[in-house]
Amino acid sequence: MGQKERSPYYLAAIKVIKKIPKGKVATYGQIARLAGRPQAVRAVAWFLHSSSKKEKLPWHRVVNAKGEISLSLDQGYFTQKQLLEKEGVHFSLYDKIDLKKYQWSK
DNA sequence: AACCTGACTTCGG
DNA sequence: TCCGAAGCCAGGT
Repeated sequence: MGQKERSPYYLAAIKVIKKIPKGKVATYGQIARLAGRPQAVRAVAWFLHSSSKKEKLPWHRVVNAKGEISLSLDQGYFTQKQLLEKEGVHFSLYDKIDLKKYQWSK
């Protein structure tokens, strides 16, 4: 019984993130919308940051609205880029992802 | 209990 | 088209 209670929104967001298929990416706004709270993008970012490890989330498949990696260079930037390239996601110059091509459409 | 921060998005100038 | 500011949510201090 040591389980900590989590909000329905947390659970919904996690569930959505886990559904992102390999080789595709989703934006924070997209996840927030699918989870039922379109304006809670910052919460989604927090969930991802705090629980990606224990929930075993495909965190690297989440990028910002511009199709860029949101991490700074001294954080997981390269790790995320490598993971995505390994799944076949192509980065253009300036490390941008073509969302029209790679964004997950439900 | 109040204030701050964060792996963001959107709108206005 | 680019940049600054506001808005929103949850957890940490």
